[in-house]
Amino acid sequence: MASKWYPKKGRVIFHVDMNSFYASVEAAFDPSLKGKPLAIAGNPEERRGIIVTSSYEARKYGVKTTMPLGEARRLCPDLMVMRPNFERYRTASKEMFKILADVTSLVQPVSIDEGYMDITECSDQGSPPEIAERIQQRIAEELDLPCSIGIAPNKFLAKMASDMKKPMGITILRKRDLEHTLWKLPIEDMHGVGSKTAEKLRKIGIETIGGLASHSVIELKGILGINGERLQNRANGLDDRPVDPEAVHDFKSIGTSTTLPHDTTDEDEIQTVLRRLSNKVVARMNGKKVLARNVQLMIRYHDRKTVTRSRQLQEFISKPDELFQHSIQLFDQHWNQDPVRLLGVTAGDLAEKSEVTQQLDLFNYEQYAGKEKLYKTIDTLTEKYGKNPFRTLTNPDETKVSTSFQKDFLDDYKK
DNA sequence: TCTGGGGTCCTAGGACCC
DNA sequence: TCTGGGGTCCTAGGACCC
Repeated sequence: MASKWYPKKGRVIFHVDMNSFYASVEAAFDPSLKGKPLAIAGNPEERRGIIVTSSYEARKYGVKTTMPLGEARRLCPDLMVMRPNFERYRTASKEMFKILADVTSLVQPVSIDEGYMDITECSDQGSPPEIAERIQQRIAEELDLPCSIGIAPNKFLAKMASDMKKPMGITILRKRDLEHTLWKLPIEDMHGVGSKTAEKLRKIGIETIGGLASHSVIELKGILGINGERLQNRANGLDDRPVDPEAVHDFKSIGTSTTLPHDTTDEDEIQTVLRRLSNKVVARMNGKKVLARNVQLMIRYHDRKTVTRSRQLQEFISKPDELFQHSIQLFDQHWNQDPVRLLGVTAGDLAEKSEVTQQLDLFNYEQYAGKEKLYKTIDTLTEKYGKNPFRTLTNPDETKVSTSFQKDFLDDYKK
């Protein structure tokens, strides 16, 4: 039966963006900071002295994120500087998302201080601007924090809209507004266009988002690959990505890195740092109840040249020493003896602890089912999961399989 | 004044299999 | 007798975002 055409009901998407979040949280915590030029920055003694966030008062002086602290102080001699207090920011973030969750369960956090909401089905709570205003007021009254909200038919436009009025703005961006708002903006203002892409676009004569919107898609794909087409669609106000509240749960890697107080070639020192980083990563893996099957080591040298080296493992790992051993091996294999500025350890290819680890070997399965039936069952499960969940099983050299799939296997086998 | 730390996604080449 | 094409996995690096 031919599918009938129905007019597709437009979505209503919010992008809620906290204004200079860390600095605002500090000012909410200590109101005497209000109205003062404030910056959150790392410790310059440890070579971490860059601006993480600054208040609007500080921005007036030209203080910007990632600027070295020394430069910020020159621009703004009265600048007040605080170390980041992440626990505090996480707490404030949770409270903020609770307020959003009171409106709808369709909330997708994208970072500690911003998130998308799909309020298409919330018309019983008022018009979109009314809902936005209530959210903004609640966050201001209950948490003493400012935010901007973008209202649009999709994520991209909502994101661009929330950027248009700060602080404490509410901006509606409709398709019919694009020509007079979005398209006038310089190309580097577009979300997803960084300095490299902007440079490439300017080289082919594209200066504004409107220029991107009407450019030859063939040429865009030629210089930017698939991203060229995607950026052009966004520039034309097209973006069908759903607001996915679950997305926050399927993270793909957990890592930590640190700039050393001084460049070093001291292997004992390096070993100590890798041990500490491994411990930290595993602690966070435990917090999220995941195991890892990939380890990546990052080395940044004195000249800031950065290399990453990774290895895929045969088995999932879950212990600090396992992660440390792989890290130190990667280091020994790939270190070029130059002084090291930064080290990083990342655990990847994560899987939930509950779904992994119990050992059961291939021959066991063969005894259950016989070879023919075994492989047939694998095919069935491959279809079911979209990929072969028994990947390791089909290689006779590797005998570890996940417990959840064991259960599926046995269930299927009984049929 | 020299440039942090947490991530995601994409690309591209080589190995390997069918 | 040298030689196709598709697919997946692995690795390294780049770009981008907050």
